Amino acid sequence: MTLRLFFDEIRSNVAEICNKLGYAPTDFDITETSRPEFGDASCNIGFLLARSLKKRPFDIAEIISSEYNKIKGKFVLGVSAHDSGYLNFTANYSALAGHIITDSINSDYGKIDLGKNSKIVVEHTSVNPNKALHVGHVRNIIIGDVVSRILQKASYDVSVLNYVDDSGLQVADIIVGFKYGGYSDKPPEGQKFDHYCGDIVYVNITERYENDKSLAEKRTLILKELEEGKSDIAKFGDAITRRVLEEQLKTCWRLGATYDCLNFESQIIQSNLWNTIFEKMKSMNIIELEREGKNAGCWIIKGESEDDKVLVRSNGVATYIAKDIPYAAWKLGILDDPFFYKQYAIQKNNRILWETTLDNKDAKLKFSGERVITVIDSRQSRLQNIIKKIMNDFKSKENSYIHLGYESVTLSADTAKSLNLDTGGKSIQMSGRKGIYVNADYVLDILSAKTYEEAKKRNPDLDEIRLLQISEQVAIGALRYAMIKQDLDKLITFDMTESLSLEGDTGPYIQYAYARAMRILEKAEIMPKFDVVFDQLTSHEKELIKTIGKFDMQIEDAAKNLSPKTIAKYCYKMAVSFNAFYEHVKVLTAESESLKNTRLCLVYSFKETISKALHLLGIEAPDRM
RNA sequence: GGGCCUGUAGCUCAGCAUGGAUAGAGUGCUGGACUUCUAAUCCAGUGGUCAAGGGAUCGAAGCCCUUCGGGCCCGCCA
Repeated sequence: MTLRLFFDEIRSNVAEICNKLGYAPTDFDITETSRPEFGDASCNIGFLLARSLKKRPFDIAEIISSEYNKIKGKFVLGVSAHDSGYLNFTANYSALAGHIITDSINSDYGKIDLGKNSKIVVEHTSVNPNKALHVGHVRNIIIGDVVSRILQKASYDVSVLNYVDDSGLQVADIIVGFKYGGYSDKPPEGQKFDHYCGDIVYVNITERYENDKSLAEKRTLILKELEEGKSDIAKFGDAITRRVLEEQLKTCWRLGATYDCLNFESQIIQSNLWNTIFEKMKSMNIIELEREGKNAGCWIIKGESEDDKVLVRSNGVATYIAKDIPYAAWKLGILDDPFFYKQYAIQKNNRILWETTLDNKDAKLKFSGERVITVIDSRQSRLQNIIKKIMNDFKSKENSYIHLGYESVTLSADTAKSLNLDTGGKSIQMSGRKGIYVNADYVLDILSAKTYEEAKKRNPDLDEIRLLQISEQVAIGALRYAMIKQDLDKLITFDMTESLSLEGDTGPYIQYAYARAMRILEKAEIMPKFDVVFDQLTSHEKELIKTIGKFDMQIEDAAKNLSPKTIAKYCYKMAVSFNAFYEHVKVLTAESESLKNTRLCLVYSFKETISKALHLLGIEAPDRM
């Protein structure tokens, strides 16, 4: 068990005392203290009862404190009332530490049973397969990946989906480029195909539409063929998007993200799910046929506080948002599944990646869930809200469809300048179409190169392969952490120079703490013995134990609130606690063998826990760096 | 015009859901600590009318209202 033991014990004892004293039951909190001099936990019961008992919070705290001192309990060392009105508790670390330390070395330490093994779907990435991933996409991938890891740890049965919009306008653009724009479908030597499609073909063909109307007309025709899916153009489009997708996935995998299934939009269109959904919406009166006004003849969904939204045009053709509805319904398992599944790849972590097919010789599997989380940036909020409303009607349940939105990533003025854009000192929105972006692979390469130099300087004895491995891990740690540490509703202004910083509140800082711990364990040359009594602990050791003991509570918080940042903050807190311990408490040169063993237990427990926490962030920590 | 988000230290951000103790980090700047388990570290100092105003409360950075600043979205495009 964990620090929960301590909190739970206090909670039940305080409740019991209140009951004994005849106080009305209250919803009091047991929280961590705001400062160490107040002890380890505090209770606000004094404030809550002050009015009804007509007493000062302090007096109430004092009464409870004196009662509490009679029973004490296993994990509480001291209780006291503070002038402010709080009831404060000090933990009995020699009792707690043993539980926390021995538990922390179990492989499922931190696991909680929030999900009770229920099926949940997380969709993320879903980048149009006509370009390479840029840093904006990276935020989406990392948020989705981390959320799915957290949910898994919270005992949800998670399916991760990546939606491939292989029949949209953006794909049509590059097909125009290949078929009518004179671009070869072979990239120049040394350039990844996704980079070539995005950086050269897409950007240039979009620019050429301005002066070449016939080219722009071709695009409409090609879009139609892609949607119909039978022609040679459609087959060519399929081949191209699959080549781009393959390259995009390499970047995703490099970042440490993995998936369960790829869903192709073209197949959703061909499966005719739309008709089923359309009829269902009609019969449930979710949509209506507009008789008059600007939308006359269209099937619309009524806006509550916003304008009505057209789902089917007056010519009978469904709009863009309509394409998303069958997919959303499929994710929730509302429809009979028309798809079959075949293996696309086996990923690094041995997780099989499946893809949808319409070939009934392939396997039947299930990737839908009771709840669905769709990770898309908040510019899509309006459309996502419409889908959410429809899905909740279908399910007749709130919150079965969740749009996990986040603010986008913009480029700093300096970084924009490096792309030859003068923004007048302001940051700028990225745009694939206009070529305003920084590719993810590029950022990783630069970061990795810088880290390589650092690692080599510090570890002259390590060989080339090891150094490359370390620099790749640190580069990914730096980027992932930077994308996850702030709240989802904060805009990230990406600056190339700033992203190279490896100090302070960064991924590498945390990885470094792990490497330090590993070095101590390596040099100790013995496995610590865990059947020891943890007494005479210094404040740094207590702090470290306390932080280790909070892991499962942090996971609960993160899973309930779908807040990946919570785990990032926790990892940072762990590293800070360990670094303070490292600087102030000697392990290998401890005064006695038993003290050395006790401290080794702590170091071991730390490295076990931080690696599990970092794993939730998808960050690997090197043994040396 | 309507909708969503946001405003806390020079800069980047925690804290806000669930109000309560002297508002915290990182970075920057100033100084200090490597013959020591890796200084990608640690320690100290510096730095705040919590955008502004009002309200409810014993008590507000947090809740309610108003105003102001910033970002994004609002097509029978995708």
